[in-house]
Amino acid sequence: MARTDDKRDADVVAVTEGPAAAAGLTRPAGLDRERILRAAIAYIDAHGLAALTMRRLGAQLGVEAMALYRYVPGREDLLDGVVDTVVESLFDDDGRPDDIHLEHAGGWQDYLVRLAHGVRRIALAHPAVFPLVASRPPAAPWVRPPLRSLRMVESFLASMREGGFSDQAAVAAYRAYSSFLLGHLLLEVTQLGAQVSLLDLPEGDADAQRSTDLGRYPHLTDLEPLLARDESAVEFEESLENLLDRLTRVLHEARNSEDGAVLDR
Amino acid sequence: MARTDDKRDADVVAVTEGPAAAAGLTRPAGLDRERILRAAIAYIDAHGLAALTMRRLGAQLGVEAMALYRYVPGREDLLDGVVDTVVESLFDDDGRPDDIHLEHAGGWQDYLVRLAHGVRRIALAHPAVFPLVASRPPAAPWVRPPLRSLRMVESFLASMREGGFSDQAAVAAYRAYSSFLLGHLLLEVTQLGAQVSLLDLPEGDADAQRSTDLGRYPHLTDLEPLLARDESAVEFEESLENLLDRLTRVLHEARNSEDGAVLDR
DNA sequence: GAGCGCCGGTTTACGACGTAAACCGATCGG
DNA sequence: CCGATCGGTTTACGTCGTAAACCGGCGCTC
Repeated sequence: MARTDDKRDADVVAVTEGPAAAAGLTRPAGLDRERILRAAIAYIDAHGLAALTMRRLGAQLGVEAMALYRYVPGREDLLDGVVDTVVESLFDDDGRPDDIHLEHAGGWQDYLVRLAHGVRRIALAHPAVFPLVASRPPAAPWVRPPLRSLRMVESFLASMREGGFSDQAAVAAYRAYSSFLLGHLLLEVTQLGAQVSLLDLPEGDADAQRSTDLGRYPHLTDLEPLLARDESAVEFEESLENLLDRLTRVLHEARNSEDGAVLDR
Repeated sequence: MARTDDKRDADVVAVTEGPAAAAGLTRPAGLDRERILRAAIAYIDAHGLAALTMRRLGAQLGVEAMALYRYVPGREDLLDGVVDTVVESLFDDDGRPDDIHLEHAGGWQDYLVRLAHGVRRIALAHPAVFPLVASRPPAAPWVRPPLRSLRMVESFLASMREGGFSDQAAVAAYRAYSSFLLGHLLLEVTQLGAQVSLLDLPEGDADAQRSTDLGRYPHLTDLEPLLARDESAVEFEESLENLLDRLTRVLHEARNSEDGAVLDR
């Protein structure tokens, strides 16, 4: 790893030295899970996820690495926290014009558009974190495609059902929608400066969270059997077909009217 | 050539003597970039990318870790090699029914379908490797969305142009197609057992490969200015709109005829 | 043959990493 | 006053990627 750590981390400075409560930039002390998570997000945004180490994060907060373990079980769980924080910001930080938590105010189409823009916003705000959003939620790993925020899935399903979709159709819609949304953003974020890679499944232990509070998500538990089915093959074929139709249409349009405006820009 | 070494076999084995020697599974010796890459792929498929370490890979081949550095500059470059190998297998390993390298035999639609299936095949065959396929190619990092195999991009562009697409339309088609394809597969692969994460950008050094042999890709170099433009925002809106149309259509169809077959299954 | 250089592999070493465990100075309830 | 508890530090272990030194044997050239 000698080559990758050539970061320009000169600014981190070890204010840790001695009783240097010289009111430096790094906070004096007073750790806090909240503060740690925020610092982690900031650090990832700034230097990429691979650059985030317990030691460096500690330094960033003017503290020794091991101090973090008082508030966070380990690196993996810290990342969990980071993802949750970022994704939940969709619902929390209000004041945004295109905010979500109006829920299904203007019909499901409107909701879907707002949701898409909201998710895209956080994706672009935290590109380096976003890939983790498309990972299996510990509490309901059977959701396909995987989406970290169950709150979001629940909200989605509620909207669709209320909009008149049957159970089947609602789930199919979830598949198509999330597949498009996450897929697109995953890619957009990738080209924005970070390489995606992947860790192997932690698995084996995660029994604690398994059947916890998903009672708060009635629609989700309700539709579990449908959501758990693996329809990616069909979905794939359908989307592909749809895309080809779209392309063909564009080609012909461009051929007839020579201005060629619709898709090409 | 079949002979590994003309010396007494016992001696050769004894050289690598150690705990693993008696196992017999580990190859005796005779390193080779080819062999290393294959072993790496196999290992990643079996244990996930995070589990692949130089030491372990060495052990797998019955050799000390440092021996690998004779054939591979480092871990990062090894991964590069892995990706390339996997993705190039699309063109090489013939005999497949839906193989690509017939190129544009049956028109561009047919080509696109075959390509999609081919890529999906390798994605499912090496889920743990696939995310790296959607990373920036060292030689042409400006391609958007990023796709590792320039050969594939080139082939794609050729097909579209030959199919009557204008330059603009061809690039737009590339965007829509790769965005759909990679996005979808990225997600499908994710739910297949591995967490996606991301490494930070190596950048800074990769000057060597920069302007190498992309003379072999005329279409690609030709369309560089178009390919380099960041149209993700428009693309995003268009796809979203298209998706909503699709959903609305499905909803209405299901409402009229009560069988509800098209999208829900 | 005798020497020698290269080639392919091993050994050793260093500075990161995550984290278990022991440690210590405050602060505080009895 | 006195232990206990809290917040943070120190020390330590095993693993990582890899630079550098090392070394046995094959094929050259004299």
